[in-house]
Amino acid sequence: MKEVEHTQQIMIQFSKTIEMFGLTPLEARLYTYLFLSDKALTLDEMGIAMGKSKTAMSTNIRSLLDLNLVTRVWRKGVRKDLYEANSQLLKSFMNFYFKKRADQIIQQKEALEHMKESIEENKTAIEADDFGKFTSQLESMIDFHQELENRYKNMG
Amino acid sequence: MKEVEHTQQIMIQFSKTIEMFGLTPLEARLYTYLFLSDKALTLDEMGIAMGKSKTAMSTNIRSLLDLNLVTRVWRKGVRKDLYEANSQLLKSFMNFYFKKRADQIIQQKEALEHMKESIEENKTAIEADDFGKFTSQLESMIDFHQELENRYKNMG
DNA sequence: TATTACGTACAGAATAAACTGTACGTAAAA
DNA sequence: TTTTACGTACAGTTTATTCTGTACGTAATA
Repeated sequence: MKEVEHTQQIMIQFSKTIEMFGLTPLEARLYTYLFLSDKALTLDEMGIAMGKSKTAMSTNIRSLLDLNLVTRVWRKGVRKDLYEANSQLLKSFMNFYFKKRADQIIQQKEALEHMKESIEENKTAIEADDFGKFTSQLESMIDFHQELENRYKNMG
Repeated sequence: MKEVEHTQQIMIQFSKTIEMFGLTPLEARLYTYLFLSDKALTLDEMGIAMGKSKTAMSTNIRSLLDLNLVTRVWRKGVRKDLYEANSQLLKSFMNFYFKKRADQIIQQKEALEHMKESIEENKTAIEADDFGKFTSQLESMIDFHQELENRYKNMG
């Protein structure tokens, strides 16, 4: 197996992993390519490597920047923008993925808890039995969120 | 707030959570609706509730069945297929999501480890320095997979 | 200051995903 | 056996996403 083939295989495999975290295929390939590269790259270089337009590079790099997976780099005498992948993989993905998920879970748990309270306030106005099963399902949902929250918090 | 509005709110919130696990919006709404319902439902009933065609229900229910989130139920004298949501939320999602992810991570870790070995075998044939940075990135990737694997295993 | 080169906004084209309605095989009911 | 009702395969349509090329504002160079 030649070096190029190795690189291609690594690109494919690692991109697959990264897609698991909600990146689009191109974002994933791009990030992987930057991560493997030992130097910061320009939009044009990436475009050639990915076989995509410069515009596509621009928008995809912006996504990666927003997720803090990529950093813009300055180098003396170079006019073009240069980008490199953040090297601390675990830390980066913790921040953009797991923390974000934990937050979202908490937020939704709170929304459901709020619903539960609101329902209990109005309880007297309605046949109690109609709500038996219903509120029990709501409680299951809240429990579920709580357990997810615990688990995501443990990931950090 | 009326009961119907409560139900709608819960549907919306819980569906959002479930979409986080890679279900499409319709799959998520459908699952939530089944979970809230106290009885098993037919394709027609779901179609009306979701405002979608029966065909759409059929394909989406099949997805949920494949993920073991939903069970087909038999009831005496009822000709139509009946479906209900599996009630143990955490268990269901562990099985279809976290376990599956852990497996995928392991698989990709192994692919990368295999690459690393293959590269080391051919090492002598190539300038050693060219590979310095490159293999170090590969090692980071493998470490990353290992840490993810540990974390996902801890979730169970 | 004038010119060149850069990144990106934007409109439209290509591609992919979701959804519908018809049509058909199959099993229950008559 | 004949008829009816069910779920789904499939083709085509609608909707959403991704991608490209042009055009423009802006900043570096001369």
